[in-house]
Amino acid sequence: MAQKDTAKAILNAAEELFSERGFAETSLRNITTKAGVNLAAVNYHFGSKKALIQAVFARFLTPFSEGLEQDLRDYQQRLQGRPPQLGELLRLLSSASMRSGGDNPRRLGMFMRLLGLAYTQGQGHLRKFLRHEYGTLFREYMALITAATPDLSNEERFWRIHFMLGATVFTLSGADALTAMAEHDLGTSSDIAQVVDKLVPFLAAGMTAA
Amino acid sequence: MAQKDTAKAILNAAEELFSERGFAETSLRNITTKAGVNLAAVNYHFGSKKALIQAVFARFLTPFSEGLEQDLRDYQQRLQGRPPQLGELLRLLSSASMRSGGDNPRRLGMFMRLLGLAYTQGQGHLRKFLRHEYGTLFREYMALITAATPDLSNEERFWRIHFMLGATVFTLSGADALTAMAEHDLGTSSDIAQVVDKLVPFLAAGMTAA
DNA sequence: TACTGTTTTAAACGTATGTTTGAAACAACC
DNA sequence: GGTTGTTTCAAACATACGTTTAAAACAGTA
Repeated sequence: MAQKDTAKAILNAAEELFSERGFAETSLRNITTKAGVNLAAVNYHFGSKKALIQAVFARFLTPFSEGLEQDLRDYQQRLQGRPPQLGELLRLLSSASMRSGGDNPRRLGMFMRLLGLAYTQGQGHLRKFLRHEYGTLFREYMALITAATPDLSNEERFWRIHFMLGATVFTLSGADALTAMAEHDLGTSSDIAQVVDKLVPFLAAGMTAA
Repeated sequence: MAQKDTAKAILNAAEELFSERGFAETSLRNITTKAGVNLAAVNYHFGSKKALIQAVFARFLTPFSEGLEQDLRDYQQRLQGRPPQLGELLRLLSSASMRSGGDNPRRLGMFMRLLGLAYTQGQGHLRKFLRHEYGTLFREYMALITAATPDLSNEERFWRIHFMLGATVFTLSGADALTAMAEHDLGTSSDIAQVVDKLVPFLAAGMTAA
């Protein structure tokens, strides 16, 4: 019960509840009850609900982006000036994502759901926060994607990138529900890593379509 | 100002506001103010906020599903027992979607945003309502997709269908923001029909990847 | 032990929400 | 023109929310 335990408990509860119900539908009372702390603790430790939402994103995204940055540097070094391969870029992203879930494999799905919410739900403050905090890495990655798909026009590439993004966010954000459905309908059980393994060839094929 | 004008004005306002901000973030006061009607009119005409949400979906989905049902019947007749083609099935879906927007081309994007919200945001009542109301048509369409992709294992098909769904919902739901971004970054302007035209080959290629 | 700064607590604050009410306004029909 | 059923309206209701407050509990130090 050191100082940081309360904040961490709040972040854990908020992450889970936000990803289940969305931001507006999750009250601070829901969060603090689940975390087993006092209601006022959120405003004491984070300042406001908005700041808590941003903190939830930062806790996931900061290790992720640091890991990805390192991977991109290594990859570019390995390339020695050769053009990057689309499939390899996607696998880089995928492995960085899997790693930043920590020990909890459900974490990536939860986070993807949050990411989807950030874009569909209002939360203009969140989009600004994300762009400001992680925009540089995003642009670097996009430059590599561009180098890996020289045959595409800028317009075609722009749209296909968003098709990929959509397939990824949507599928991974519904991953636990979908794996449950797959298990029920098909009798096959799979974890999120296997889903990503199926996703990458799909994206690569779509991206390089005629 | 006949009897149905109030209900219609409420539906129009609700559809737009819900798709902009989400369900929980849109208050009945927002809706009635925008619609220029009295606050109590929502509960008088629809019974509750939940019922209003369902009515918004039904107004779009019912004509859409009736149109698609007809198209599927026609298509199967045209096939004369031959196996369906994936690309044609996707185009059927796309044209039924474009048609049910009525005269307003922004309508499809708005509705896709609502559909995304229905899955990401809580709204368990909505998912049940949708499954109960439109589940049969969904299963029929899936059977055709299966016939069009005989080489895929059930598991592979299951996941790729959701990859397609994700790319579609995500992209079309963000269509106006994305077209604005494309116009700003690339100088190219495009409407939602052109986006769908780019989407279909992407999906077909991903679906039939090795 | 007494003093300091930090953290937790219960209670309250002001505001906004979905819903209900009962009267007023309206339309249609005999 | 009076009557009936439907629709609108302003006002109020109860409830839930995010936030603030001031006191209590705690931890570390001298």
